[in-house]
Amino acid sequence: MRPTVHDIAARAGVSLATVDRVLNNRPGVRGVTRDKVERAIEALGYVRDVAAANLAKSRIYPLVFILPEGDNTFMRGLAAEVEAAKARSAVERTAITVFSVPAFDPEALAAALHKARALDPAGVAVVAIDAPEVVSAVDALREDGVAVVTLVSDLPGSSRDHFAGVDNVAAGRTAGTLMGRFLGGRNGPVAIVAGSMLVRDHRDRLEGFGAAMAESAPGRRLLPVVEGHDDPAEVDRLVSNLLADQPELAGIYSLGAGNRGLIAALEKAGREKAVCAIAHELTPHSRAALLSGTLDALLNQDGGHEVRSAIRVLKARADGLSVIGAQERIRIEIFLKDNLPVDPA
Amino acid sequence: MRPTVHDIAARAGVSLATVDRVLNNRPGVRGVTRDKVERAIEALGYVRDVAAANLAKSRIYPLVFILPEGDNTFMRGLAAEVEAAKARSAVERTAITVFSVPAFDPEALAAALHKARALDPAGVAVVAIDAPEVVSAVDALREDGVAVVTLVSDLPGSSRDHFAGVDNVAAGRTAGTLMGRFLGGRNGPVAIVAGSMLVRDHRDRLEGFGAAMAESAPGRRLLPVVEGHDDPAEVDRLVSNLLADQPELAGIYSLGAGNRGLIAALEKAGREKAVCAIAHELTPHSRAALLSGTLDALLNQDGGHEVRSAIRVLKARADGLSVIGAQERIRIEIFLKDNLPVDPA
DNA sequence: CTGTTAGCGCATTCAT
DNA sequence: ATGAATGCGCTAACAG
Repeated sequence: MRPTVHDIAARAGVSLATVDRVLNNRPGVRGVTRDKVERAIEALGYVRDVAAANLAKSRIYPLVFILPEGDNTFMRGLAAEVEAAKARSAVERTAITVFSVPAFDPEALAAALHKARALDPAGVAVVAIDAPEVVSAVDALREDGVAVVTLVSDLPGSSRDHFAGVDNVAAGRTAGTLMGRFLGGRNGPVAIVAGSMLVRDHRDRLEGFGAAMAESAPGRRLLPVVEGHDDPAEVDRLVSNLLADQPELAGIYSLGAGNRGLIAALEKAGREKAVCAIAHELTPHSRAALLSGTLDALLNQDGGHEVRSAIRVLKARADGLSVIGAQERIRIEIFLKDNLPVDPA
Repeated sequence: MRPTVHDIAARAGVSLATVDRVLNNRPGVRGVTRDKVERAIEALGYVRDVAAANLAKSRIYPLVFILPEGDNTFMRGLAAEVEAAKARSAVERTAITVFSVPAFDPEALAAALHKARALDPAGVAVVAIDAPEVVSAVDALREDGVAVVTLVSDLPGSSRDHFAGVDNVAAGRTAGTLMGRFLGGRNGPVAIVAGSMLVRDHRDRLEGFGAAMAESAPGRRLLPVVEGHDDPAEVDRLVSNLLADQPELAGIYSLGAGNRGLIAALEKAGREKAVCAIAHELTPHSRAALLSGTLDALLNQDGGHEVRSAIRVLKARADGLSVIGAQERIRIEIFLKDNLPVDPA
């Protein structure tokens, strides 16, 4: 049987309350007494039963999620995952509030972070935008003792506790290597479509892609990056122009969202086989395009995993605990038509 | 505040004990009483607090893991993950026993399953071998009310509750598509090295690989499968012979373990760049070979995830509960040198 | 058949 | 500075 607070109390010759004070290092215990208790804890190899502790505390974790608006399918999926987590609130002892903010708008995001702060939550998860006002809003939360996790897009300059997302430089590099090897005999340049250079994850992917292409397909010409703001219609327009201007186009890397526009443009032009296309995020559209062959490969981050991980980390940090590292590492997934997960994502 | 058993008792006008009987559908409650209670549960939208229930029960879950012996790195990693889970036993309320059995030995495995049965555990996780005596040993456990999860290699003919592993036909197919696209201008045949056709996962991978190669590289010659029994030395020997016999060899797919042998043979022959090599399972050796370019791609299943998933499912089944489906689906991971996880696997 | 009571391991008043 | 008592939500003896 594993030791309990009673065992410690008995061994140290003190009461439960004193043991509790030491365990949660609360004030009001003499040094000698504290020592006695700590020795008992050590000797018995005590580990606190978190479930029982939470039960006694009737602990609930008020959490705030801040997500971008817009009809970007990945972000909508992420929002759905947060709703799913909300549905599990009772059993997970969480109370989740969601704030939606305009995409790519640093001021709005900073304002939302301050609004979150007013709620005095245990933790905040936020899809970050790399801007000074956002950094200071995050730092303000941290100074209030609120745990902060960045989601999908990181904020390296800030004091956030954790980033629940993928290494986007590595993701871009992966796309670059795949592109280089898949191009095969095709000649012609490769195009890059981004969402916005304002978010860290897109900048990182671009950097990685360029580096890997230089290695796996040296001398291959890369066209200047175009920004589609993760908007399907805008991406459609941009890619259609690209296809018209570049009859020799060999490949296209879409490192942001707006896959529907990319796919539509390729298929309208009848160039879906001729152009090697690599994109990000598994959605019903991108899945179908992968199966039909319009897309050649898809990189993905599991939004559900990211949300669940963010919650685990937030709860743990709120309690001052550590977490299983390996379980919180978000993988860069590569999907071909053959290894798609069974469920629609 | 969410409703508790007290609320139900009050609303239904019965005692706590009766509520408990209904909740855990234990006998000894009149139909009308049961109805009253059930209506109250429904009306209040009650959901049981599992943590509190486990606390009250002082529930622990005696679990048995049955793993193959041998110095197969993947299996050793799996064993390490089980040890890690054992270290978390206190907080996860599990009591894990591990049985090691000779690899590829159906009788030994069946015997171990019967030995496990004698321990009357709540659940058993087993790396299965596809043989009749194993099927009936598993079925016997299930009839005793013991939850059974197959790990890594499935046992489709049995009554196991769940398979914690990947779709190996799809894994083989993924390897086939990758091989077809990576071969590029190379001519010559492609070789296949298996562990043993006795285990289901190897048979499945072979099937998938053949199918995908026929699509992505039609007409490409496949050499007859050789079996290396997941033994590095034997694989080294087999592959060295293969390389000597086939000076034009374009690719090699290793669908079992024994990567060290594969890598050594390729490098000894100086053919590591000329031959496109795809293998399974991320280990320190395969990771290094991927980074050096000896291996071109690696398929992986996350052993840690599989073990943790098996435990979650076993506990849930032991309690007659369901699980979050998406969280228990094991992905077929594709690794290139660029998207390797940071930690050594 | 149904109800009472006493914990599970811990946190938290309120006394002393 | 320390201790006794009570309760978190649930289960399990034991009574009726």
